[in-house]
Amino acid sequence: MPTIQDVAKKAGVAPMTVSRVINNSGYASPEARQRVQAAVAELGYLTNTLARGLRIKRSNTLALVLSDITNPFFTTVARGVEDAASQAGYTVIFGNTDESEEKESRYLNQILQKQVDGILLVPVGESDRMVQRIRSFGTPLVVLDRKVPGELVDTVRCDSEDGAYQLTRLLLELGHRQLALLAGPHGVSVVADREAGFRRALAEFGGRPPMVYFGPFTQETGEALARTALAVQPRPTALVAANNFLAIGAFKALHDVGLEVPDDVALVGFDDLPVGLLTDPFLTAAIQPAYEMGHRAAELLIARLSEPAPSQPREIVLPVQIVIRRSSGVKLS
Amino acid sequence: MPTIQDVAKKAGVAPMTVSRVINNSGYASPEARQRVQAAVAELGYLTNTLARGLRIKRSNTLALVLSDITNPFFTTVARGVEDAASQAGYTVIFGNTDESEEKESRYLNQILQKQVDGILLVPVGESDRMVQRIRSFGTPLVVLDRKVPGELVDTVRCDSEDGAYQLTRLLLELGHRQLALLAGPHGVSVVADREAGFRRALAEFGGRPPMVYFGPFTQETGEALARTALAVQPRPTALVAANNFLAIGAFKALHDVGLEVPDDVALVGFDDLPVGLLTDPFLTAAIQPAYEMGHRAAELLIARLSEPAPSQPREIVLPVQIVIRRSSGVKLS
DNA sequence: CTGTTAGCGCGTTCAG
DNA sequence: CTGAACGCGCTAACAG
Repeated sequence: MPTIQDVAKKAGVAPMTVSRVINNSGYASPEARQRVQAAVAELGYLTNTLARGLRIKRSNTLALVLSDITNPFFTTVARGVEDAASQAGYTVIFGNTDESEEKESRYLNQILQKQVDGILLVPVGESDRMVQRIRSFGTPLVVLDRKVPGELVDTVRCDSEDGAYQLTRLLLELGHRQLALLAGPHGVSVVADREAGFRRALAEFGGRPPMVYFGPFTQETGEALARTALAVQPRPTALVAANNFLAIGAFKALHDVGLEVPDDVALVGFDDLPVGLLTDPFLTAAIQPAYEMGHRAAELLIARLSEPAPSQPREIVLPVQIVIRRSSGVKLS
Repeated sequence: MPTIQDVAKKAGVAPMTVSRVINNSGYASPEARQRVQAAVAELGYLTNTLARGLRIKRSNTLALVLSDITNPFFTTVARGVEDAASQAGYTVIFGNTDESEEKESRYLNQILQKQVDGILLVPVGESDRMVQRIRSFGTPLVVLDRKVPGELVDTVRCDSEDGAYQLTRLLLELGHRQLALLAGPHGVSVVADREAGFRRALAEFGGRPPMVYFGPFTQETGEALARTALAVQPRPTALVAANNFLAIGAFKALHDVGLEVPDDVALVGFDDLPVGLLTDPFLTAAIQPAYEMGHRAAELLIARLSEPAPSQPREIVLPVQIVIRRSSGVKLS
């Protein structure tokens, strides 16, 4: 691989001149420019960004740490991040935590060592340890999707509370009074928010004490929790799933038990499959703008990078969109 | 951010000793070790991998360039890559080409500049220009999912020809004689392979000249191609879609035209939705082992990195699995 | 407009 | 077993 020195030699100028031409910084006579560009082309020279990064202390790299890229929601977030980053000349490295604090911590160390310019993080736990660590290292951070307790930090997330509220309200307005929430894992802020929205709607309508079930965001859990919920007497007439996997598990459980959706039990959920992969959209859901979330977060992070002094942390809360489909039992025209 | 010098000063040793302790290279007296480790912990020191990379000429970074991470197939591939990479201590940067040669080329340049240790590429076009360029730069490369014409290069892909052959054969054995293939875009090797498998099965059974339609791997295209195919007389009794998006588009078209699957027209396809996101698996399909593909490819690449001399290129062809479900019209017990 | 000097943080080399 | 000198490839700061 040719270096800047090789180019300089071939062009008969100093390395510094080559640098100036390449980066369009400072002056260079048209003819020097010519010769440098010719030499660059001839040698197929590419600047070594490791060396440059060491010197200028910027790697033009962002890191994206999320729980599992395989979850369509996060896939779409990742795509949004990548688009925004690449447009601004940044490259992104990604890692999956699988909701494990240990993996999260390993990744973050690796990433800090790589001198990334900024980090996009979907934090695992309730603690702000990692956020503190990143901050002490001085690397700009945007928290994605979740809230971090007691920390003032840039955050981009969706309005989970409102989503759950609207879904629940929809069911209540349809006449349901016995509802159950399949909430997700303890210790994740979106779960707490969705529970809060659920309870708020219920409180407004008075009615029975709410039933709430917790467990990991998996299909198996959805199935198990739904079975548990359906065993209660009087049986719930509607289920709210706080996540797409939980919703699908719940649907399976209902199907297996011989209950029809929505005639016997109504079902609503969060998120969805990627557009275009559904032959027959069925689930009434609060759809989060995943792509926009990733895109906005990356934009915010990139904006931070060129701020001289760190300014006030921002919290961007994106609205969710309630999409009404058959599973809720609403009459569709 | 503390440097190795800060640690050295605090520990009362030379930077070199710190380096030796950190990297477990060379000797260091137990007590020096102690002091260094204490200083490292106290300062929260992390080694600057840019500087190290510049020196040792390795970045411990892999690049993954694919068409669109949003496609569940590639999402899963990416997860396989990431798992293998992270286990071996590598970090991965990714980029989407959207099947555009220009984006592909931009990314690859960016990536080469970053001095990645190796590249995993789902190549866009039929040309081997990019492969040549990467090779001339000396960065190890593994081609994923597709073949590159006339190039000897490490490749990990699935047996598309066989998958299409088996799907087609299944339909023929069910008695179908009027088949159409929704093939995908020209210039992608998997499309050519699937067409070849389709034709091979047809040739074995004699029968009508095959109908083959081309277009991008999108749902809209699937819909349009299916409509075109269904307009032909005599009307095809079975459709083979070379991709999940095409299959879904075809299904929509059939539905809209009022044809039942599989009673009026049978439908088979490639790939699927992620496991766990299907409430009601329906499509008979040739499932590619996406995760394994990514994992194996990354492993192969990593193995190459520690080979002293580049050895014979390998081509790993993974078998596809035919999953028979209702859409084919096979009697299921 | 251009070249020289110096140093980013680290690891290799070679003396102690 | 440990340290000093040097250089990886690049650019900021300063001459000229």
